Formats: sequence, C-alpha cells, structure tokens
Amino acid sequence: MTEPDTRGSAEDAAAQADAIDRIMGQWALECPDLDVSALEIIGRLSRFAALVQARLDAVFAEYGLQSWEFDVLSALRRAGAPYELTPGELDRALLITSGTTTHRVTRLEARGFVTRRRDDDDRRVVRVRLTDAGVEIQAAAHAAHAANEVRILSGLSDAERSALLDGLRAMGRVLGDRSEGVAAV
Amino acid sequence: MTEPDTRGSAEDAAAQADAIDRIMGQWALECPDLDVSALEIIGRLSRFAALVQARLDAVFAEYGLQSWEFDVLSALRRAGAPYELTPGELDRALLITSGTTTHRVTRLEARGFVTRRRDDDDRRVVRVRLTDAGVEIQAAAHAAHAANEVRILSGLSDAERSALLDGLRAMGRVLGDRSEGVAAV
DNA sequence: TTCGAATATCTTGATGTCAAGATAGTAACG
DNA sequence: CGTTACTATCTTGACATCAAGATATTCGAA
Repeated sequence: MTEPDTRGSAEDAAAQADAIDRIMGQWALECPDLDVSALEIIGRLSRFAALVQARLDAVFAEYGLQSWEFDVLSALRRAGAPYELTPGELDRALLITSGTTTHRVTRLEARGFVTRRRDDDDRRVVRVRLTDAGVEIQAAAHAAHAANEVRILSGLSDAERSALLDGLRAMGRVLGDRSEGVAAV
Repeated sequence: MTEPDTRGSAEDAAAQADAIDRIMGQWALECPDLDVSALEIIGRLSRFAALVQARLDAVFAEYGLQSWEFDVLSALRRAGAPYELTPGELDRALLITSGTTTHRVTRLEARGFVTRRRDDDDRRVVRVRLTDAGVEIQAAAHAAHAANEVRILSGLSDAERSALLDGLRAMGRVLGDRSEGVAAV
C-alpha cells in the first residue's frame, strides 16, 4: 500500500463516531485514569487540519502548484501592489524559517512567478515581487481554491459553522495569534 | 533570523484581531469580489493546528521524543496488550504512507522502544510491538502531554470549549473521518 | 571615525516524508 | 498443481523543512 487511507469505510448510522472518538474509547479502556478530555479538541484540530490540507492540495495540483507555492504567491498578492515583501516578512507571515523561505523563493523565481532584487536603501534587504505570470496563476488558483473551501464546508449547518468559528476565534485568543507580521494594509 | 516568529506582539485591547482577521482584511481590500468566507474557518483550522503542534513538540522534547515517535508509541499503547500493530495498521491510524511507517519503525526499533517480528500465519505480515522501555517512555510522556493539552485549552470558557467541540464534530462528519483503521477495542 | 552589536539573508547538513516501484508471500481459479 | 491476481512490507530517489551557523550590511556608542 502506498497512500494513506483517508476515506471513510461504512456509511453507518446517524451519530457516527469519528477516528478521535475511537481513540478516546481506546484510552478509556486502557488507561481509565488518564485525562484525555483535551484530546477531544486538540486531536480533532490537528487531524482535521491534515484531512483538509489533502483536499486543498488536490485543487492546487490542478494548477500545477504545491500548496507552499500557493501560500507564498498569496502572501505577496494580498500585500497589495506592487505585490512585494521581504523574505523576513514571508517568514513571519507563513510561520516558516528563513532557510525555507530562501528555498521557496528560489524555486518560484526559477518558475518565473517572482523576482528578487536588493533594496537600494538597505542592502541587507531583498524585495521579492510577484511577476505578471505570478499574479495570473495566483488569481486562477485562488478562485478555484476559494470555491473548494466553500464546498468543503457546505455540509455544515449555519449553527455548526458559527459554533466552529466562535470556538476557533477563542483558540486564536488563547494561542496569542496576534496579527503582526506581514506589511500593513 | 532562524526561527519563525510565533509569539504575539502587543497585548492589545479586548476584541483583538488575529492573523486570519488581518489576512481577510487584506483580501477584502485587494479582491473585494473574492469569496473568502470559508477562509475564516479553514485558515484558522490549519494555522492553529500548526501553532498547537509547536507547543506539543516542546513537551515531547523534554522526554527526548519527536512527536512522530510519540504518535507511533501511542498508537501501539492504546491498541491494548500486547501493544502490537502491523505497519499497515499504523499507516491507517497515523495517516502516513507505508514508506514513512517503515522508516519510523526502524528508528524506534533502533532506540529499543519497539520490536519487529514476522507473523507466522501470514509471513507477509509484520508485528510491531512496544517493548517495556517503550511502554514506560510512552506513559511518562503521555502524562505530561495530556497536562499540556489541558493547559493549552485552559484559557477557554466552558461555552467556547463546547462550541469548538460541536463545530469540530460537525467537521469530522463533513470530512468523513469514520473510525475504521486501527484494531478494534 | 571606529568597532562591536544587531539585523537580513543565505548556506550547509541532517532528517522526515512521499510517490513509485520492488520484493515476497497468499489466495483463487482453472 | 500452476499461473495469475492480490496483499503487505520495504526500497529508492527526490524534496521540503529545519537548526545552526556564515556572510554582508547597518546602527550605535565611545
């Protein structure tokens, strides 16, 4: 077997258990004294993030993009004209290390989606800028990507959606995910 | 700069915006016609999963473990005595490919936390089993890990917690994350 | 001005992961 | 039996990522 098995197997009854319910059930049997209450939330958070990512990747692939490529192009695009950021700003926006940014930018430069140039005022600084081709492919992929995200969430009721959103906002507060980083509006 | 910057910067007022709010604000300015409603949820899901993972990693490191090591040890532990699964079962439980499982098991075997042996009834099958040392380190790390998860969520009110949980359960349903995989109870 | 500290980016080496395919064992069907 | 399909695991090669450190530039204080 080559790929991980992410599909559901049986179309079972209404209140079906998901993988985390099963895992919690196993712990309850094996280690009844262990506090697994937080697993219910954190386990789902990371598992579902992985499952969602797989679905997003499928759409990016239709445009010949890796999701990390799309992430960089989008960060540049939403920075506004002239669609330019420094590597350091990309580090912070994308939660990646500086070495990773160097590598990503080099690859995107080779594909013709971004350019690099030294800043004249501070020659330590590099300016990474989206090319026209970069703007184009980002726009095309983004439209499909947004539709894909909407499709993924289309199975949620309004109440579920807003519960999820409220809960996630609270998580953002707890995690201290303040919005510094990337160039202001 | 070597590490990504994940801390919040300013201890600002009550209804503070997080990084996703900022990103949505940028899109609203740059592409007002683009539907970014789903980004609010999916963006947070994946961003927060990454932020949480970084906090979990810190605790695993105190026990000399990578999180992928802990993941394997835990999957074996919760399978119940004799703490044994096949590589294929690990693939499915951990959402990884078979090559990755081979590599993980080899490393854990070298550290003395698991053993490998061929199944006698079906010699294609391998049995990966936790050693005593494996059981011990998993138990120690798991106690600290569970406490860490509880700590991370301690900033949530009961209402926020249950909203988040309800929302995530709905996501599990939407994503079809049925619990097959790993050996039954 | 000069020199040390700080900053921004890039380089290096190691590593975890995947996709694709190789190997070996089992099952099914004549 | 024997051949073919299937299954389980492992191997290989490519690659994204990270941590640590190297390089180049700017800033600040004596």
